[in-house]
Parts: sequence; structure tokens; C-alpha cells
Amino acid sequence: MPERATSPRTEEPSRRLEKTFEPRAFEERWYALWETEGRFQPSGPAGSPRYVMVIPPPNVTGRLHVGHALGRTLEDVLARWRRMQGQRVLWVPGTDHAGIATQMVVERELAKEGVDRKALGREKFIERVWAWKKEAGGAILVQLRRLGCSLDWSRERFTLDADLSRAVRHAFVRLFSEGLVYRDRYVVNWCPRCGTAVSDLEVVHHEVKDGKLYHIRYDVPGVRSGAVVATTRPETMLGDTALAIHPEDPRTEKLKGRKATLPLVGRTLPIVEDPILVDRAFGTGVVKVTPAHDANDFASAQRNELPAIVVIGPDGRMTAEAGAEFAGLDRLEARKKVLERLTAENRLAKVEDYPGSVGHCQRCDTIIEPYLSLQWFVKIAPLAEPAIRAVREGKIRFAPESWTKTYYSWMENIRDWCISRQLWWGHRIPAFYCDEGHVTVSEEDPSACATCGKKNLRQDPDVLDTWFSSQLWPFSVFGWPRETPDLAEFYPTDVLVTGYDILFFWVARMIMAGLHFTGKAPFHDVHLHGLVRVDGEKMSKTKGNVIDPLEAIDEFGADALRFALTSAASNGPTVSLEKHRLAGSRAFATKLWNASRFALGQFEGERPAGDPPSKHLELPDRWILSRLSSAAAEVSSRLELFRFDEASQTIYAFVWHELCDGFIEMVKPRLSGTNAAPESRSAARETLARCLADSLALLHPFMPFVTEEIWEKLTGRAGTLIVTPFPRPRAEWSDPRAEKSVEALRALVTRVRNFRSERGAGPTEPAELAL
RNA sequence: GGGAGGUUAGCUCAGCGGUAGAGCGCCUGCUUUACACGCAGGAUGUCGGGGGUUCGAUCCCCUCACCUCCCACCA
Repeated sequence: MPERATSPRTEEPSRRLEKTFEPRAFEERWYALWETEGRFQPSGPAGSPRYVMVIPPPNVTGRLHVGHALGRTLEDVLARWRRMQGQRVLWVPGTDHAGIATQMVVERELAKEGVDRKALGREKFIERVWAWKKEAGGAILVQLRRLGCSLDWSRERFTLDADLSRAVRHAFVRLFSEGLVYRDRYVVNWCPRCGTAVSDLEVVHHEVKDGKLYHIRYDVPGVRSGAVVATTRPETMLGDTALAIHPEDPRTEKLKGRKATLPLVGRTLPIVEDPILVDRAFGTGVVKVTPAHDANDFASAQRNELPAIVVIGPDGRMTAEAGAEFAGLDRLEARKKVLERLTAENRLAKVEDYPGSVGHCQRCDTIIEPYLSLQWFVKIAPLAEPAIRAVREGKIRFAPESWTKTYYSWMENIRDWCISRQLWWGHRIPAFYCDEGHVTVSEEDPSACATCGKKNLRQDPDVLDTWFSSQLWPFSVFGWPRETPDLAEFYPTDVLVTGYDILFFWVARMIMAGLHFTGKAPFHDVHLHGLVRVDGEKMSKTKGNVIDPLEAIDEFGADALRFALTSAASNGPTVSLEKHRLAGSRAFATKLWNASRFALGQFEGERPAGDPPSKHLELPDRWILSRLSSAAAEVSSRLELFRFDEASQTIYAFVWHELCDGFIEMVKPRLSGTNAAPESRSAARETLARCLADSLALLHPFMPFVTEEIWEKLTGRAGTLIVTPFPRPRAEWSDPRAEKSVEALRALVTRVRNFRSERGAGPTEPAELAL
């Protein structure tokens, strides 16, 4: 830590060093001690309530960013607070294999070596990913230790561990046997760059303001004006297999029962009547039907028994089916070329501006292509229904509560979940195919087809969506489906804390999976915290406003980072973290440090005793104890409601403004002792000690390191604050009268201080102060 | 096209039926038995606009404006 440069005056260096504290000097020490003494493992008197959380497993590729820092700090606050309350706390750590994300990282590494994944082959590639994981993966877990997270490392899990893989397979097989997992040809969201299907949630829509709507004239023999269709994606016309009209639209009456000719291709297209696909009030009343590249068109094709022709391949290039002229072209080049040809043939009737939104791949931002392919799905409605009910019945509560509505509206309109991914890294789908085309789905690799007994089985090459395994996390970490002691003792968990951005991806799916597979809601409380913004903006590297939690820990200390995060964590959708909050939090830690130095100085080596003597308490003593009691009540009641900001601000105000600015200043004359009665001095000292000890305890969940460091100095016991009982309000300390009358006393003390500082000297011990 | 949230001090945000709050910033003093990452004091708000309910509204209701974010297969 740099030396202060503000004060021109010099003091002896030994004293100066003591004024501020150096977090690096003790953070590591305390963490190591807590860990080696097993403080992070569940303990406590038999029969005491347990309190269980699972970490939202960060990607193995992850580095700790400020969003993680927030969520994990909030969890750690809860864990430490409950532990101090005497509960058997278990907080399970682990990481997620993160299919696409990890595969991309390793592919990028390979690319640097000029190696292509496909050239390497599946097996070698997977080996390579494991090697990468072993070496570089999970760095984030080390970083969580620096944050102070009291995770039980003896129970660390990885979503691709043997146990968890077994859970995934069990879940898949069970859903299949229940008819809730099926394989089908369907138009899915396809990312041509990643070369895989993705779920609806993995598609992000961006506005396209310069979008165009192209009106194309198709010839219709017998109808002079032909048919004009409008489309935003003209290249898909090469895959048209019909035109559709609404049966009751007078505009298109004359097209009924006729055929159209597909421009550029010459294919004859039936004109079908489809009141579901065609909106009478929209456009020209004629819709081109491209079953392979549009989900609505595909549905229409099924209703009308139309063929589907795939014209855009999995790599985003036009297939041979698109015709020799276009085959091999990238889809966007093909669009240009199609438009050129249509213009040349004078078939482009009109081009209008048509702003709209286009789906992009969440991972790589490539434009998503609707693509007809054979995929695995989870039939979701039967799973959603009980999940909705669990929330309706109050078995699961969201905090802030407003998320409940969002949850319902998503769950009530949920669509089947595409779970197969054309990737290599992940849980391989336990489906096996024989030459006859039969499917065998089984937990153990089958040796023969379950239908025909043929031996040469091929396993489905695809892997499962990474979220398929994460949805099992709250119970798979405990060994499910085996009936382990941990599963019996620690499942269901109590609270889940995460950002609202993965409410659908993860939280909703865990609820569905938990209820379906275990019959129990996986947790009873969900706290959805906001997303961290810096200076009002979403953090981004290009804007340079990223706060790196590790750098913040280096500069301000882990305690300051944690306190800044908790005090900013209100229940709104954004958590605004500014640099000055970090500095302010560090100042608070320093304040506490110095107040402790002062207090310890009053004891000169003796250890302060326990409770203050009740006989000789004076007004300031009764006041501060009353305030302490209120603060203790307030902190817990705020934490019950996940109001971390209010809880931390309560302690801040108590420690700084009441204990330091108020009590210590009022009591200094009594402590100096020359004029004060010994029992007065003693009462002041013991009250001070009590307040300090309880402040440390109240603050420990938020600032575990400094408080533990001071605690050792105060009590002589190393690393025990973490298991010291959390302060509770005490009826016998509550003293409303003292709270009222102390105002006058504080004002008096201030006046005397100011009087002294104005005169440079003054009455050292005014009689009034000996109150 | 639906839905949610926001608009409070210069900045970032709490609050919420009964004389407006915090942190940071700003101004004025200050070598005070710890702390200048400090102490004491101070300034600053028609609590987005307009209506309504109420004895009383920043807070409840309606409405308008502007912002943010989610969800959505309308060519």
C-alpha cells in the first residue's frame, strides 16, 4: 500500500505503519487457517438446522469477473451469517464444463498452432480439452478463495465428473422412457459458425434498422398479374415448395387451386390455402413456403404435406439443392446474387425498408439460421406445470418478488427444448443406432440393439446442451441418483443466489428437474441479484470500465471489495459499482481498524472481560448498547430479506457514526481517568469492548478478514470469529430513553471539542462531561 | 406485439402515506488520548409533467413524457 502523501507532518514511522492496515498481510493466513481447521465444512450441534447452497458453477474457462464476485460474496455473507447463527452450513463449490464456450477456447488455442479440430479427430480433441482443463481450467476457484468464499472444497464437483455424468445419463434415459425426451426433424436455431443447433434461449435478437422487405413476382399460369410475395430473406426462395394464401382473402381468390412457377429455379409450386400461416391483413396476402428454413413454414408444410428442400447447409453455404448457380455461395452472397438475378429478370416488384430483428448466436454473434435437422428435444410442458405450481403454492419464493411474474410468463409459454448439440465436448447422448435405424437408449453402453439384437451399434455423435447437466446440479453434486448420505442430509438445498440473467437458462430448469426427478423443489428461496454496471454502463472491455475483482482485491483488499459489493446490492436490476465505493469501503475497514487500536489501547495487554457491568452503566453506555442491540436486530432482519445493502449500511452507520463518532468521543474523558471514578472508567472500557466485539461479529460476514485479524488481537484466539455466535438483539439493553437524551450530550461534547480546538486549549475535564 | 423496471442532492443510488436520506463530490474550519482512508460544521432537491384519492402524497390511483431491460416463429 502506498504511503499517504497528504500529511506534511512527519511522525515516527513505526506509529504510521500501524495507522493503516495491510490486507495482504493476513488475508491469506486467515483463509488457510479456516480451511485447515475445517470451518467450511458443515458442523454444529446435532439437530441444529442445516443451511445449504450450491454455487452456480462457473465455466471452467472462467476468470473471476465482478458479476461472480457479487454473487459469491452475497452467498458467502449468507453462509457466514448462518454459520455464526449455529446452523450446519454447507456451500458446495464446482465448475461447469460449458460445452460451446470451452470447445471454442480450445479450438482457438489449436488454431494458433495451425491445427483444425476436425483434422485432429474427436478423441484427440477431447483429450486436448481435458489437458487444457487440468492445466488452466478452474482458475476461478482459486480466485474465489481470495474473495474469502467459505466453500467446502472437500465436496468440489465438475459437471463432467463420473458421478455427475452418471446422473446426466440417468436423467436422459428416464425422460426418454417417460416419453419426455424425443428425437425429431424440426427447424431449429442453427449457428453456422459453431456448426451446431442451439436452444431458443441461446439466440439473442438484435435490431436491424436497415432491413429490407423484398417483393418478388412469381408467375402463375392463367393469372396475368402472377403472385407477389414479400420476404426479408430472398435467398431462401430457392427452397420454396409452395405458396400459401388465406382461403377467405378476396385479394387472392383468383389464385385458388392454381400453380406458381418458382423464379430462377423453374420449379412448379402448389398454391395452398393455409389460414394459420397467412395473415389476411398483412402484406400481399401471398406467402412463400420454405419448410426447411422457417419454423412456421415447416409447420405449414406438415399440415399441407409439402416437401422440404434444404438450400442452406450447416456451414451457412448454399447446398447443391439451391442450384448450380448458387451452390457453395455463402448465404449472404447468395442473397445478393439472387437479388441481382431477380432484378435482371424484372421480378423484383418493390423493395421497402423494413426494420426488424435478427437472431444472433449468443456465443459468437453469427446470424442464426433456421435449419431443418434431426435433433433431440425435451417435451417441456409436462415438466413446467408442476414447476409453476411449486411457485404458486409458495414452495419456492423469489426475491425480489417481482421476478415471480417473469417466471410465470416464461413457463406458461414454454416451448420444447432442443438439447442436442453438434459438438464434441460434453455429455454424449446415450442413444445408439443399429443399421436398421432402431434406437437404443440406455444408461450402460448396450452391446446389442434393443429392438433387433444387431450388434454393430453406433452412438449418437452429439452431446447434450450444457444446461442439461446444470439443471441437475443441486442434487447431482450429492451423488444422485445414488442414495448417498449427503443426498439424504443436504438435499433439498435452501437458497439459490444468482443473477437474473440465468433465470430461464438455469433456475427454471433446476426447478423443473428437481421436482421431476426428486419430487422436491431443489431450494425454497431464490435470490436474483442485479447485474453489475460501472458508472451507469454495462461493463465492457472496449469501454475500459471493467473492474477486475482481483485487481480490486490487490488495491483495496478483499474486505473492501466485498463491502462495496454488498452495500451496492439493492433489489433493483442493476448494481451500480463505482470506484469510489471501493475506496469508501476500504476507508471503513481502516476506520474499524483504528477504532480497534484505540480500544485495545485502553486495556494495555489485559483482555477485556465479557459483558459490561450492569451496575455502573452511564448514559452513553446505555445509549450505545441500546443502539448495538438495534443494529444486531436490523442486520439479521435485513439479511432474512436478502437486503444486503441495508444490512451493510446498518453496520456502517452504527460503527462509524455511533460507536466511533458518538460513543468513543463521549467517553474519552472517562477513559483518561484522572477525574473519573474507577467504576466509571471500567464501565466505559467494558462497554467499548463489548461494542467492538459485537461489531466485529456483525461485520464478519461482510468483511471476514479484517474482523478476524482484529478479533485475534482482542481475544487472543486465532481464527475463531468465524464460529462466534452472531450478535442478537438484547431486550435488557434496549433503552429508548437513553437514545433520546444522548443527543444533548453529543452536542455538548462537540461544543467542548470545538471550543478546545478553537482556543488550542481549554477546560480539559469540564464537570458536565463526567456524566 | 406483449411484459417488467426506472425517472429522488453535482454523480451513483436507498427510502416511502405524516417536517426529504446515504456514499462520493463541493464549501468552511481543525496537529482533538485511534483514524486526513480522519474530525466538526455547512450548502444543494417544486422527489420527471399533469390530474385524482386523502386531514395530509415523493410514496396510493389515472394519465402523459422519456429511459432500461426481458420475452415474442408474423412473411
